[in-house]
Parts: sequence; structure tokens; C-alpha cells
Amino acid sequence: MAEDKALTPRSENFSAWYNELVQRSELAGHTPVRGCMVIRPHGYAIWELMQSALDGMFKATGHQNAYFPLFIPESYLKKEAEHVEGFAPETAVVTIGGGKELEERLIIRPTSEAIIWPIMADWIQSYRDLPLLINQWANVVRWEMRTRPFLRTLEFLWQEGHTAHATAEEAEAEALLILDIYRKFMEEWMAMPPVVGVKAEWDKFAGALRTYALEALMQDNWALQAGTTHNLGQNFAKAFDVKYQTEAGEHEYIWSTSWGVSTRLLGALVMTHSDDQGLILPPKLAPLQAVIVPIYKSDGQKTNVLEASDRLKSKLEGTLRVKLDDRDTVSPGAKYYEWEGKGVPFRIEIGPKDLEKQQVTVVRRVTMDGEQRKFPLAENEVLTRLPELLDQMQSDLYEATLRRREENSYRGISDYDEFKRIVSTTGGFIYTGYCGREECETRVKDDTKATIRLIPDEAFRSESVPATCICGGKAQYEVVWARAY
RNA sequence: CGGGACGUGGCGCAGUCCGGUAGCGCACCUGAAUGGGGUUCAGGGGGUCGCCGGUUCGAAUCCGGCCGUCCCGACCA
Repeated sequence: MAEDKALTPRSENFSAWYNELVQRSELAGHTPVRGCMVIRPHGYAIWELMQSALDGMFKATGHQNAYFPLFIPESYLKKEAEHVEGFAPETAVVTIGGGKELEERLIIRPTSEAIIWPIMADWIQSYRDLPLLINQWANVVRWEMRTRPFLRTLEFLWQEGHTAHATAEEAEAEALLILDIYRKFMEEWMAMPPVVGVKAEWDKFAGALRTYALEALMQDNWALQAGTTHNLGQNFAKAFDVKYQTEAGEHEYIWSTSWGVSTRLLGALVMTHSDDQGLILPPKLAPLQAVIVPIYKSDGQKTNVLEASDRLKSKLEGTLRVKLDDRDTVSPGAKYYEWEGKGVPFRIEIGPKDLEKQQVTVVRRVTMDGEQRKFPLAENEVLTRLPELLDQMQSDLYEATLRRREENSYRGISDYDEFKRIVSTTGGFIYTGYCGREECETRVKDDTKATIRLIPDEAFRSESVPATCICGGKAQYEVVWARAY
């Protein structure tokens, strides 16, 4: 990495810290067009690990991958009224093709419902064709005013699931199934436990019956919507005439869902775990889980040390993702900084002193609970201990993040002054009673910049909820507030 | 689109007020010594100073216009 100055401290200017970090750690790159996305190999390697984990979970639950067109005829997008209203302001439109003005303008997909359903309609004839469980890995374009690396870019990579079901109950179950898959992925792979729930009526996906969301708390105590699943009811089926014949021979509209997570998760990962030294990656999503740094002076030492390093690398390969950094042109100290900055969970040093004692020195990227950062390990012990250490670090990160989330969650808040104080000082998730009126949220938003993130699912609900809304009215249900990206 | 700032090697900047033919740090290349927490020294390559026009013997610098970017608002995964 080798940079000229230290990162802006995370506590001082979180945004600057984040922007510098994604550049320095070679996740993102500069782009000639404002707000477009460049994912460098290091960032993409993380994305690939995310992809393969998610893809495995989708396939294990019967989903199949497919691919649909990038261009959506404008008339298609207009078929679902709420959908077009929601997305039209942020679409990019192609008006010329092959040098000629097009008869019909083409929308570059902001999401694919409007192109997928006209196509999949032909795939569905009978109840025997259902459920149809399709997923697409693709890029989409949403022309946002303000952009931020990974969190909000004009173009982003994502997966979008689109499913068709015979009954309302099945569609609802699908939306909840995927919600659960997302939650598990975020908890078990990203070590980022989100709060899960349903979006307010006016905040749901354009065209959806119901939108479920997963909200994660970043280190600056702002919330980030990390994923959503939608029960689309029969809205899109009716707009695109997607029907099937029942066992009884009648024609019925299908019930559909859609759901997605994007490269925004890369940003979430950085904002959840990293520090002033650089990236911190949970071992399961670290492209390199350990790097071996040989240390030597004389040629004789070099031969022995490199031989031992190479032997160790061969031993570890196949069990974990390991690299031997045998560059002769970079000093060991420089290597430490470089790999730490890139978030490699463990560094293994092998030098003359280690060889004497038949050991290697293992250094963990982050220390927690006073655990020592650096410790020697007998050479033949590494193969069995290192996977354990990786698991330990994975769960330590999860525990620390969960603890941070709970320490920054405020439940049972009913006093508006206290609410404002929390928002403007510490920030975090604020649980309150809520009257259910949109105007109430709008007023709080204008006042404090905090918004309703979601109505929490049972598992996240408070034991007791204030009887009064934060606006003073009668509370109908509980909501979670936060300032959000 | 409103308010503010800025455009100078790959990156970060100085120089602009007061015109004189472009400089610093990092990165890059070469060589030597180094090597258990960003090595050191020496040498080297790379820029029509955002664009167009004007003033001038002479413009990164002054004047006019245009373009672009970033930050603060409105919009959002």
C-alpha cells in the first residue's frame, strides 16, 4: 500500500476516513464519471466470497440463476404505476442506438421487475410450473444526486431474486425465507448483526405490498440498509398479466416476490469493522486469511527462512487462504503495514530466531479482551491452531459488533427532548412507540434528520413499548429510528 | 437547480496577490548498503499548469467566457 500519510482518524471524520480507506486498501478506484463504481481486484475478491456464500444459500433453497436484458422498453416500466413513479426520477435513458433516434426509449434497468415479468410470464402456464424461483447477478443503474463509494453509486452490482408463487402465503413465506438467509449471511459471514423488520407503508419498494429490511449500525452510529426483501402481492402479476392455470382449471394471477443485496455490503463491511490502521476483514470474507512474512539478513539465513516459509505455505494451502510474501524488494516492516491495511486477519513471521526455536510468530490483526496480539507457535502446531484462531476471530468480531449495536440501542424512549439529545449526541438505534402517521415521521425527520428505519420483527421488539408516540399521540406499534446513509 | 470552494506529473499540494518560461512530498525507475514495525544515501524519468479567447516583448499568474470537480441543501439501496 505504502501511503504518504496516516488515515484521517475514524473518530474525527468518519466519512473522510471511509473514503480514504476504500481507496488506500485498494477496494475501490477512481472513475472518470462522477459516482460510477470501480471495484479493484482486492474489493472484487471480497465480493466473490460474498457472492459464492449467498449463491450457495439460494441454491440450497431451490433457487436458480438466470440472466435478463439490461434495457427495459419505456412502456414496460410504465405498466406498474407505483413502480414507474418510484424509479422514473432516477433512471438513465437510451434515446439513440446505432446513430439513429429510437422509436421507443430504452431504460437502463434500475431493477428488473419490469423486464423479467413479461419474459417469465411465458415460462408459467400451470400450477405445476410454480413456484418459479429465479435469481440474477447483474448490474443496475440508478441516477443518484449524491454518491458515496459502494454505499451509493450510479451503477452497482447486485443479486436480485424474483419468484412466482401460487398463493399469497407462499409469497410471504418466500420473502421471510430470504430475509432470514440475509440475516444469517450478515451475522455469520460479515460478523454484522442487523436489526430486522418491516418498512413503513410509505417507505416500501415501489410496487410492493410489503418490504422487509435489514438495518445494520455502522461505527459512527448511523444506520445502513443492508438488504431488502419484498412481497409484491399480485401487483406485478396484474401489470404484466402473469397467470397460471390451477388444478381446478381456473386462471389465476401469480403472487411474486423480489429481493436483493448489492455491493453496498462491501461498504457496510468496511464501516462495521475497520479501524485507523486500515481494513479489518472477518476471516470468512478475507481473500487472504494469513500472510507469511519471511525475515532474514544473510544469504544463509535467507535460504533457510524461505525454505521453512515455503514448507509452511504448502502445509497450510488447502486448509486456508494463505500467501507467502517473499518479495525481496520490500522490507518486513513495510509488508506488515501493507497487509494490515488490507485487512489480512493473521500474519505469520518466520525469521532466524523462530527457526532456532522451531516456532513461528503469529500476529492477529485485531486484539480483543486483552488477548495477546503476538505469540509464538510451534511449527507443526500451526496447521491445527490457525483454523481455530480464524474461527475465534470471526466470532470475536461478531460479538464485538453485536455488543456495540446493543450499547448504542435506546429502548422505550417516549420523551422527545431525550430523543433529540440521543440523535444529536451519540446517535444509534432509538426504539419508540409510534402513532403510524407519515406526517409525524416527516416532522421528526425535518427536525432531527433521523428517520424510521423499520418496524422491528418480534425477535427485536422491546419487552415494553411506550404507550405514547414520540410526537405525543397514541402509539400503535414500535419503530426503530436512526440517522441513515 | 440554490449557497461555498477548487481545477498545476499517477496521488496530495505550493507557486497566482506583486507576470520572467514550473517546484515540493509520496509513488515510479537505476545503483549500493540495509532487513524482527513504514530503511538510508546517491542518481533518474514523467506536467502543452481544465478549455477557448484577450492584454503583454513575455501569462500557471492579469481580464472575459466556457467546461469540470468537490463540499453544504433537495433525491436515495
